[in-house]
Amino acid sequence: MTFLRFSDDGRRAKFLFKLKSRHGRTIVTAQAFERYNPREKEPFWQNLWAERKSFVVDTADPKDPYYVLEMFPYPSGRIHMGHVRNYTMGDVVARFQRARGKTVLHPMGWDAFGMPAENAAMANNIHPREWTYANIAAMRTQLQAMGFSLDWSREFATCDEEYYHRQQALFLDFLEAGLVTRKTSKVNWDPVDQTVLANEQVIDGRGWRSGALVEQRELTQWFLKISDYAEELLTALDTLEDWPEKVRLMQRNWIGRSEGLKVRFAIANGTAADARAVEVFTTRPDTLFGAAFIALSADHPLSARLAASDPELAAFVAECRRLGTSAEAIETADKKGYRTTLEATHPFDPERKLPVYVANFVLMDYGTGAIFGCPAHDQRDLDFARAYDLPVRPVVLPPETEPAAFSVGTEAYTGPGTLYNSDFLDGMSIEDGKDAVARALETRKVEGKPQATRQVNYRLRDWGISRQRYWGCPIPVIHCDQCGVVPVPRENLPVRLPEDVSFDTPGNPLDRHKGFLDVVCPECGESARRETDTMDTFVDSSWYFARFTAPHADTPTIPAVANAWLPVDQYIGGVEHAILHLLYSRFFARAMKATGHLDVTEPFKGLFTQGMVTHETYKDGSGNWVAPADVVLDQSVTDRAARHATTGEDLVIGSVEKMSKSKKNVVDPDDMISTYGADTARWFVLSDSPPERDVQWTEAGIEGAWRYVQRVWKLVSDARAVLEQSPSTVASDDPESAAMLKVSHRAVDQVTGDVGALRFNRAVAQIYELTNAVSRFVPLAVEEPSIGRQNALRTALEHLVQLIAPMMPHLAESCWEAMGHKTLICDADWPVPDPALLVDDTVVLAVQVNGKRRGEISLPKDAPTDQVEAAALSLEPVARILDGKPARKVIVVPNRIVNVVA
RNA sequence: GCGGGCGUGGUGGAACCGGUAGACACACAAGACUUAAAAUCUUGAGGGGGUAUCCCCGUGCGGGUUCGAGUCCCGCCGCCCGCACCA
Repeated sequence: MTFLRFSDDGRRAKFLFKLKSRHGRTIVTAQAFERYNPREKEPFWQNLWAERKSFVVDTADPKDPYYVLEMFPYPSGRIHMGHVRNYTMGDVVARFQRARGKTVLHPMGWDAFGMPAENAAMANNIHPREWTYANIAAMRTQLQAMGFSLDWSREFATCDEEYYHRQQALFLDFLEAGLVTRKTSKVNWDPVDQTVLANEQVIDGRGWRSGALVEQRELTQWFLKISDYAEELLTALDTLEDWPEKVRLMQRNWIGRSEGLKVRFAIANGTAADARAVEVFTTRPDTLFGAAFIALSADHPLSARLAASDPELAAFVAECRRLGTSAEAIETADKKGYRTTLEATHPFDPERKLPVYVANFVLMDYGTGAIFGCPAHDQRDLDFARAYDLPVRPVVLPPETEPAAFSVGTEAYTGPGTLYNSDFLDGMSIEDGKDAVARALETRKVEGKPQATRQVNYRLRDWGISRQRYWGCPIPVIHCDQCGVVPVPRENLPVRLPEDVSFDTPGNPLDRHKGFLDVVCPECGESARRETDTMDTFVDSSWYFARFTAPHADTPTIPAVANAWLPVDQYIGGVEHAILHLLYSRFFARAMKATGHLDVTEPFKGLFTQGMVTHETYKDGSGNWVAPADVVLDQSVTDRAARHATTGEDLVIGSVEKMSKSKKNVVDPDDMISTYGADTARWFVLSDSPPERDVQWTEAGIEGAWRYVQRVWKLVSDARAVLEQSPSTVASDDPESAAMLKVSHRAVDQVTGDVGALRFNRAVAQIYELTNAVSRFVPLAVEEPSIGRQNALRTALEHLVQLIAPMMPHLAESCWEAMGHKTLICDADWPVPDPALLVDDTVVLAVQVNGKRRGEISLPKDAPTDQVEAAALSLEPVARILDGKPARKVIVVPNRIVNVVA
């Protein structure tokens, strides 16, 4: 790309400009056209907005409140294109709602705890706090240069003591309210680094840094009881009408409500007391007669008991554990099982024995950690049965199929049908079969307990918030040998993170920090040990939106203020947060309501999920990620190759992925902003791509945006002479100005609708059309002025500048000022279109013959059908095709289309 | 593997509730202006054929419903996101 940098002394380039009339004459105007210089104007307006506190809001006095929020960033140190896109969209909404008379709350903060700071500490020997706050300072400067209408007086970082202090207070309230629990769960343990690994840090079963084989460990950890709210979180999704349907669907599936049956199978040859029965959960009890095996999770207590005396099984269990803890890794692994010596008895046929396997695809966290396999009607079970040569007995007959003609090959049948091969269930529907099995079994007993219980099961698990890391919010409890787990008394909050820590030894620095660890038990006064787990950073981001309403209160919220502003009217962020962050926040709102901090149940009324900014990835010979800035692309017709810009090394071009720091495929917007200015960058990211769709990053087009900025400025300059003379209100006095006004009002109408619905790319296209119309009109109004034309020009230009104002606020202020306004456009009211100018009196209808377009007719709006028909049939191409024969049918869609069926 | 989404010219995309496919922009080409370049302005363009206002094909692929399908249904293919310790 070419660089159009302004000279550093800030001198403006001056150009003579010329206007060409419609008649081909060239006029050189007396005025010199000054190019718009964002380097000078953008800081000027930003300073003025700051001085006037234009975007500072008094939350105590909410008049027509509107809360716009974009997902706050992790302070990586540099903003990237995803941020620019996200925050520009939010800013357009904020400025638009402000212009429409709302009191807009639009804050910004930092999701500042988390692993990267610790990784930086280890790599560069810098304290996480220092690293984080330096990053925040750098990113704040970058964001401020974008000219967002943010209320910076509300800024906070989640690692601010003031913030995590209140989070600890919330935790204690949740603890008291019974929303917190402790239980064991599995983690990925790196034996060399002596640390717990995140799933993304486990690569092919090895630790990313040490390369050591990852082990699984059971740790006692803190959990928030989100599963208590599973039903409520599910049903309330129906009330979230301003959320994308896909996000609601994803959450619905994630919560995963299923109605089924818990069935106890007697173990025929079980000897020990705990091995005489096994419970499975199934949503398909109707297929019980098709059961071929029982499979236990490797983590099932029974598996552990059997493994104790079976070294081969112990080895298999160990192998399963090496898969790590992520569901993805477990479910994509080859299906494997180990046949134990146990056999289960079929509930309806004591003679039938089902082999009991331990299988790597059964999850302990879901249901009972054991399943019965029905190969004919479940694909995974079928794959397993084929691999281990187990019988496949179909029990559901598809509709209108002869039993003899139906068999299951490599594909399980999961569709509807009638039960057969199933004894007393034969002939029943699937639904009736489920019920019949439940009724038959729930009164029987196996080993003293009912053989079956109907159960509603959720996939949603409790939320484990313990992290064995330094850079997070300390969990405010104390462990005492006498008193057990004791909450830190509120007057002792916050539990501060100690400053003097080092990362040169593996493990969590808090675990070896004497001053942090050693405490006196608040209950008995004996010496005790402080909890060293810190909270998951998802906790930090689950209530920040509430904190913004009273960012400096000494309680987590000021309920009256929070209730006046929440729920957030428009929340904007990436789809990648569709499930976890949004679900946790929904839970938090309920938990905060239960503990008196809020009185709303849903945190986000409107949700908009923007698409991700993606980019190709590049890797060098040793497998290291390489940033696009260091890549030179060689493009030939047939091939694309990449080289390292400095070393010249050949690089491998990888897949297109979401921009992320870990894969280095980020593009820094700084160059773009310093070259073209914030407005150009803002306009550019709003143009073209629909905001909800992913975009593959390219700089192609940025110059077009830049030219547009100059073009608008030039239009205003060209028109200035005319504007100075124009009176405020005079009706149009000729067809051209009437048409101009019509186009202008129509654009206002369309853009208002599009911006309100966050369809920014469509709004931009509308604005371009208005601009094109104004460009054609200016020479006319300048050369052959009339009062009507001058008025039309002023109206159209003011509309244009107001429509671009939320998107390019600096340019808009400059134009507004140039047009003679003494007030700021950011304080101006949004224009309202004149309804009389929005209707057409004639319409153009397309005429089709047999669905193929053959011409068009122009008629008065709402012309009667017979008149439309007559006009269509008399059209030359139509008459020609009909060739004298009568039309079989004529379909008229009023004001749109006529279809003649020949 | 499971769940969700997307696929339209050279490119980004538009097309409302099933009703003129390609608005708007980028890139490109030609022309005007200029000593020249930049900037600006004008014009052109989905593909194929025809010397004009004409015809055929065309929204990832294969079927279907309909007077009419980019849009709805069924089956594929490709890409992207999430999968609970990345944020």
